[in-house]
Amino acid sequence: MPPSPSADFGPWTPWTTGPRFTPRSLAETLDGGQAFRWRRAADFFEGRWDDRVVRLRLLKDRLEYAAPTGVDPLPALRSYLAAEVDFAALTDELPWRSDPVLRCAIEAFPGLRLLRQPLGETLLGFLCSSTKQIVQIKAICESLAADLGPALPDGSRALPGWERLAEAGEDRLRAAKLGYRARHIHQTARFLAERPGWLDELAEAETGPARERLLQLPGVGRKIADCVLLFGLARYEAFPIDTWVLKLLAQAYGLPAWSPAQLQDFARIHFGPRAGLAQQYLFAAARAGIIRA
DNA sequence: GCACAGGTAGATT
DNA sequence: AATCTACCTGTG
Repeated sequence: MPPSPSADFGPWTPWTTGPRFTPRSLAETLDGGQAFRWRRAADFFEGRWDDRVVRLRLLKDRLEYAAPTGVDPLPALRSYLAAEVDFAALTDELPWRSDPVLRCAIEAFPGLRLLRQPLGETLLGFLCSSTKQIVQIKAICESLAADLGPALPDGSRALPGWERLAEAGEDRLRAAKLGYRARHIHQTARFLAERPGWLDELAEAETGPARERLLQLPGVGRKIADCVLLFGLARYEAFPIDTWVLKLLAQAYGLPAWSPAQLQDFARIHFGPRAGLAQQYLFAAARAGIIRA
């Protein structure tokens, strides 16, 4: 966890037109595994992305935000929370009427959203994620920021950019608790450092080609590619299949022994063009033990 | 001590 | 194309 340095934060500001959450769906959205740099304080969440430090809390089911003095975080916050996207409407387009498992998951997390995070940070976070628990991934991100990241207004540090990661040797990355992931990140950092604009071009590509390009990166397979597409590029058709979703599809949906490729087809056909949103509800419900997986 | 964790890549069958 | 296996390390 980041030490919460002595920062002067501005006053809490109500965001009256902001997204609606329940305590549970806010926690799940910010700290449920889409992003890895939120921490829970007594009665608020504190998160970091790009050069931002933002606090969020729920007061009578309305969102309030605060930021270091003199900073207006609202434009960045709107983008990060994809505030213009009507997730309730997208959720209603999912096949919950005919799918009791999905319906149960949706009812458990009303207000759940898909974040729109900076692309590079999303890639970095999920390159750290393989066979790690969320708390561990968060610890790795903190370690990377502490060792290599630029300072933020409150005295904490941002995640390092790819140029900085490319400069740092693989051994230095291993020191950040990365284990074998250090090699992947080192190689990906060098790949990206040699190709300025590569990530920007990726953002312009259609989802299929964008996925193919992500798969070129060392350490990026189908699951991580889909996480980057879903949480970094708002490609809601992307359906990451991790161990939770794999078990859930096998058990709750009665699809044991289906291959990942077959399950991808099932998800696309059954859940449709917003399959990634369904995945997030199901992932949340499975982890919470609401759906047996 | 040992299995397991939001996987991927390379080898083997 | 489906099935192993190594890869690091913290956690229970």
